[in-house]
This record gives sequence, structure tokens and C-alpha cells, in this order.
Amino acid sequence: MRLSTRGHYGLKAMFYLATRYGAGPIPLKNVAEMQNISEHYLEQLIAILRKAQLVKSVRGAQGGYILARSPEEIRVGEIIRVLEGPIAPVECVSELKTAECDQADFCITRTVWERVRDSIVQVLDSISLADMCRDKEKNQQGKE
Amino acid sequence: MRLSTRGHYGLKAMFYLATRYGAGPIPLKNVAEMQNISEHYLEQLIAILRKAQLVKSVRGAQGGYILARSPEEIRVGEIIRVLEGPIAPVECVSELKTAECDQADFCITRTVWERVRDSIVQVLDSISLADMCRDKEKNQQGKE
DNA sequence: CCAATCCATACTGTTTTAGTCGGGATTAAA
DNA sequence: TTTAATCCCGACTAAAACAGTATGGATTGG
Repeated sequence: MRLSTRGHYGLKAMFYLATRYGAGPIPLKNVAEMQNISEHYLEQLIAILRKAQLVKSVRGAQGGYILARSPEEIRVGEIIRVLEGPIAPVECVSELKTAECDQADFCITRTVWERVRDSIVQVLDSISLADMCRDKEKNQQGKE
Repeated sequence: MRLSTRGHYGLKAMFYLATRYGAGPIPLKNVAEMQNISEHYLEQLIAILRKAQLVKSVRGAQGGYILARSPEEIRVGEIIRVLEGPIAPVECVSELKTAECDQADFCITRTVWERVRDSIVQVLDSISLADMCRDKEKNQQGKE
């Protein structure tokens, strides 16, 4: 019942970009350092995010990455779906392609997984990067 | 974001045993046939469930498996934990061993995963095998 | 021009998955 | 007492996924 590191690292990276939103392009090196991720590996992940148009890249010196939309407009669920595929605790209840399960109607276990899926979706889609930034602020206030 | 087939098959098997609760030991062959699972493979899964004392076995001819407790007393979450390990969308928010994460306090992404975990746990622990049996009855009434 | 950066492809060692295989132990029933 | 039905156990395996590495190329600000 695990996410791979793709979703894990990917969200960390996107969150970091969100905290720096408005400060121009952030080089991946910084992201990798701050979040303790192999830079080369992260490059592959951010390529996926770029192709999904969640981030924009600026090439050349002083280049880097920027969120493609404001943190307010990017939900965690979207990031996870891009990196991990449709949310589905088991294949037969994937958000996409329904059925294909021989026993779709009878299968009671299926309804359990649907409930799990929906509860995950509900959480992930209710949190935006901006929400996370606000949480961070709150957290730091308490420490000072 | 997937369960392995262990949890998937395991719940199917346990559910089937629940529907036959009170009818004496059910041979694994029947379970495997009904639920379309490789019998040998299922043997390995049920061994895990047996060691966790979720099912009892009766050896020899006319033997089989029986739920160790009544369907009312077995929650889906328990089955999943036995077969898949503690519920944790990412390692650092496992139900067991907290922390071990260098940045436990700062890490905002962490709180996202905690929320996901809690919502999964809430669903899985709120459903008993007996609940599933009731759902099945309801389902079948509609079909007759 | 050159250093910083992004971009792309290919390779790799490890682990997990989803089984298969082969045989042994137990016991109800014939 | 044999036999067939069952559970029990450990070893093996092919394929995929994971989590990176490695290498080199393209772009661009200073």
C-alpha cells in the first residue's frame, strides 16, 4: 500500500517550487539539495511534470523551473496522478477504465476498494500547494 | 499507489470464508475456484493469515479453512495489515515506527501523507467481513 | 566563449511480484 | 489398511518495477 518515491519526491519538489513562487526560475540543483534527492533522478521526474505542463522550464544559465500555474491552482492529486498514474488501490477500481473485471457486479470486495479510492482522492484533491505553503508558515510561526 | 495482489486476493478469500461461516471447513480449492486465484499461490497467502490467527485450518480429507473469529469481529484493515504490512502511503508515515525522517518537523509533505493514511485507515477499519456479507445479501435481493 | 543549466537516452543492480514446482504430513472414509 | 483429499513447507523463477547512474548534447546569460 505504497506510493513509489516518484510521487513522494515529486510532491516535495513541487512544494519547494511553490514556496519560491514568484522568485523566478529555480535551478533543479537547489530543489534536489533542499529536499535531499538525487539530482539526476529528480531530473527524470521533473521531465514528467514538465510534459504534463505542471512546471515550465527556462533553459540556459540562470535557468530553472517555475510552476506553470499559481500554487493556489495546483492540487496535490494532480501531481500524484501525473507521476503515479490514476489513483487505484487495486487495478479493477482505477479512476479510469472501469469494469474489465469479470465479476464487476457481484464483487463485494470491489466496493471496499472503491471506498478506499474515493477517500484518498478526496484528501489529495482537497489540498493545493498554496494550502501546504500556509501550513508551513503556521508551523514556522510556532517555532520563533 | 497500489495494493499488491496479496491484499486483493487475501480479502477475497477471507470474504468467501465469511460467506460460508458456520458451514464447517472450506477447502482452499473451492476458495481458489470461486475467486479465480491460483490455488498454490493462495496457499502461501493463507499461510500468512493462519500464522496471524485470522483463520484456522483443519487438516486431512474433508479439511479446509475456517475464520478464526466471527465475521463481525474481523475488520478489513486487519487483513490488509497482515498481508501488506502497516498502512503507509510513504515509508516515513508508517503506522508503526514514526520519525526516522530527518526533517520530521519541517516536512509539510509529510502531513499530506498522514492525512491520506488516516483516511485509508478510517475506511478499512470501519468495514467488517460481516458488513461485506450484508452488502452481498442486499445486492442479491435486488437481482431476484 | 564558457559555465550553468536543462534535455534525452541508455544502462544497471536490487527488490518485489506473482507465481510454479515438488514433495511431505495428516486424516476421513472406503 | 489403503486411498484420496486436504493442508504444509521450502525452493525456485521469470518478469516487472524501482531507484537510481552514466554520458553526452542543447541552450543561453554574462
